[in-house]
Amino acid sequence: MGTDKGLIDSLRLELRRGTLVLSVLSRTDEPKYGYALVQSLLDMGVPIDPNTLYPLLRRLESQGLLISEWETDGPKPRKYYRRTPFGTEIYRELRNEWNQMAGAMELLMKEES
Amino acid sequence: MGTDKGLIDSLRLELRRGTLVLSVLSRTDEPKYGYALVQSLLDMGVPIDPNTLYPLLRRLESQGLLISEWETDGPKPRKYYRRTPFGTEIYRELRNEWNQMAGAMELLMKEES
DNA sequence: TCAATATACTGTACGGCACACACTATTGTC
DNA sequence: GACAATAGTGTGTGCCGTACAGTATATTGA
Repeated sequence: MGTDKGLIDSLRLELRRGTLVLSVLSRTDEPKYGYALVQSLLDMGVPIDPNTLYPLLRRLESQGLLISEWETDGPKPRKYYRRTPFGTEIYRELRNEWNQMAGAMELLMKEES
Repeated sequence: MGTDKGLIDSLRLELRRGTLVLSVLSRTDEPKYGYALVQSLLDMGVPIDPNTLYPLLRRLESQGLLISEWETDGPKPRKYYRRTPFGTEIYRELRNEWNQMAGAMELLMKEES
């Protein structure tokens, strides 16, 4: 069915919402620059387009969860991002939320009605 | 911090997106009426307001994933929902998507960087 | 008997994020 | 020199969970 693919894509997109915040916060315990995050997340099974990541990084910084710092020593200037203490607090709470949700989903899909 | 709670609520809401579709599809292998779904999902750890569920049921029906049927025998008319074959197909694919995503999130949160 | 709550549902508007598009600039590779 | 990769900024849109407004009847408790 022609609409099959489109519907799955749309639903997959909805599932992704929120998880990217968790993904990024989990990777920024240590400072990392944008493009390295793209690679790092790809390696961990979370593909993300730079066009999606950079706006997300800026939003998380504006929300006080990340802090950034330019490094211009190398051949290319890079913006490094690191979790703030507030970001770590939020990350831990969000991880709890995710674990509860994932547990419930696990249960739901195990026993169909 | 005052914005803490609001931010968590907002992020939790984003995590929920998409998962409610999966939840409902997992519960409608057998016909169920709206309000019973509210109870059923609550029992499984997925609290959902009727104001959220009823619009979702109608949307899933309009997308061809569910089919409904009025039952007016009892003291109260009830609208029963059941997955269509297409809905079952989409449910299985979405479950795969979820499992992949959950696996990646598991990995991400296990080894912090 | 009446008020409040629960049950069961319809209709509709809004906020926010992942995505997508447009763009700049430099480095690295062939 | 052309093209892809690297590294980033700016901005608008679609869609879903939520919330608000509403109807109607059954059940419960005073």
